[in-house]
Amino acid sequence: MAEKITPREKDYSEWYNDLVKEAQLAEHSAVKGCMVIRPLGYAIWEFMQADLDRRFKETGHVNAYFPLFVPKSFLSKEAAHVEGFAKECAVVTHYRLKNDPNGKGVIVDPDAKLDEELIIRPTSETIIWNTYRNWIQSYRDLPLLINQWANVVRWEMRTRLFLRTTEFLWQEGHTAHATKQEAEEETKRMLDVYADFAEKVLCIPVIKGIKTANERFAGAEETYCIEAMMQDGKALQAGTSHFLGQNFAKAFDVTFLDKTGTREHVWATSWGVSTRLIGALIMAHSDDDGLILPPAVAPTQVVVVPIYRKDEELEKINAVVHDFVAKLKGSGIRVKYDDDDTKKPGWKFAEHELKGVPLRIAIGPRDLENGTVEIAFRDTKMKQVVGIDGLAEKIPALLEQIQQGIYLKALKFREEHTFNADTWEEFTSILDKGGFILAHWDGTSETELKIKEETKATIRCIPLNAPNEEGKCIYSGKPSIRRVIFAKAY
RNA sequence: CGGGGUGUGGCGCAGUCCGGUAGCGUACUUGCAUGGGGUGCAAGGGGUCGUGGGUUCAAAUCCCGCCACCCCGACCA
Repeated sequence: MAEKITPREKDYSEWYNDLVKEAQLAEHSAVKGCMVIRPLGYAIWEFMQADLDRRFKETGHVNAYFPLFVPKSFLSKEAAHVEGFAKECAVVTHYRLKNDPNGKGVIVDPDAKLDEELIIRPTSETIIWNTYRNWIQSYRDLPLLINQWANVVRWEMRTRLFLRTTEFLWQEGHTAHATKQEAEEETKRMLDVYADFAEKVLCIPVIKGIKTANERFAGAEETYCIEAMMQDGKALQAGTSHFLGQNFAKAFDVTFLDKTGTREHVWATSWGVSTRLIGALIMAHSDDDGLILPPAVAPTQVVVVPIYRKDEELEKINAVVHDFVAKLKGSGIRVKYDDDDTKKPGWKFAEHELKGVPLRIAIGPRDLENGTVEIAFRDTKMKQVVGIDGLAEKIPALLEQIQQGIYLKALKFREEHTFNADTWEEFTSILDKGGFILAHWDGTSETELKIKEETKATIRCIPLNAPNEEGKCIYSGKPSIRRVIFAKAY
């Protein structure tokens, strides 16, 4: 049917590229590594934003906006931070163009060189902490709980639509606290917000955990993350929440007087999710016919397709459908009546499947006679003919059922592709098949790096819920107290 | 940065080896038929062949340079 999309079995990577393009989620732009997010892709992002924004506000945060540019000197104030980001920064050196004296368009005006270069933010810790210095004087100014919706630029060598683009959209929360404990609680609170959002809204089961030192955010003392499994068994980091300690407070001299009049450095967190989540959504659920969207983020949740030959038939269908659609809209459902006369029903069926509309309802002359409609579920491909009486009232429950079903399917997939490995042979043979591997690790960066070199697998996280268990490192044989999750990752 | 590939109507491609008036599919426009899984027939519009130079009577095609993008790898919250 959707022969435009390479089947997953044949080439998972090609399938993903084809799907993003054919479903019109995004496309490559004229700028290398940067994508154009098309209306369908952007609408999904808007639903994600709306839900996350509500959750941020419910947990006491407010939004603000900081500059796109960061003075170069700011970036180097925190040693680990600059080390981590320096290699992928876009730099603004001039502020003016002029006509080429040779008549070939415009050139950079050499007289317009900036005294200090500006970095296009790869993340905003530095500019934000420089600002916080002036906002924080007293313990009464804390906690400071701010989120920013923004774009950032990281000059990656290799890009993939949504998963890793040079410019991407995200939110970054930056909070300041009076105590270490409070900042640690905030870090975990936001991790929980992300995990709940991923599972309830995106239907993507995630594992909450802590990153190893190798994978830690540049400038963080501890990085918490949620890790998701894609349909090819590879891991995708879906969100991170960092406990930054006093690193940025010290780098930017952000201090406050506590109740006893003692000057202290404040404690920090930062946390973020990005348009990468759209990639996660696609790779977690979709199939060879196209996108499969959880109803919670589907721009169109229900589409109604009329089937008719003559105008009189269409009029009769219209009468029935208008009533039905009005009821759905009344209960807040995003429904579209696709009565476009220039497309055939078969074309529409394929199109709406490609675009991931969760529920499709077809109604034709046969249905008018019988008082029925055909209802088709995008996620399971199930179709059935049901009576139209009372159907509108049942739709919210059906959508909820789809939402649940998509989550459970993804959860089942993850469970079926998660294995314990106790020997190196087991470990490598499971890796070939793909999936998460729970294995013992001796806790050293050397071992982790060697495993990565030999197998390309990395430690995705040390799960928060990992039970204590005596064991021996899969690689070095040294003692270990719990299993960690290994996988190949995006 | 290494390896591979591609630049030709909106999109996808053929044509390049072997130089000779730019073609196919799709999309678009119009008409008629059709309509329960990407509809059929007919007509029509649309292209500086990535770019700069060279060879030639003649270049999408041959030669040299440049640019861009994609894929694989190294790299990467």
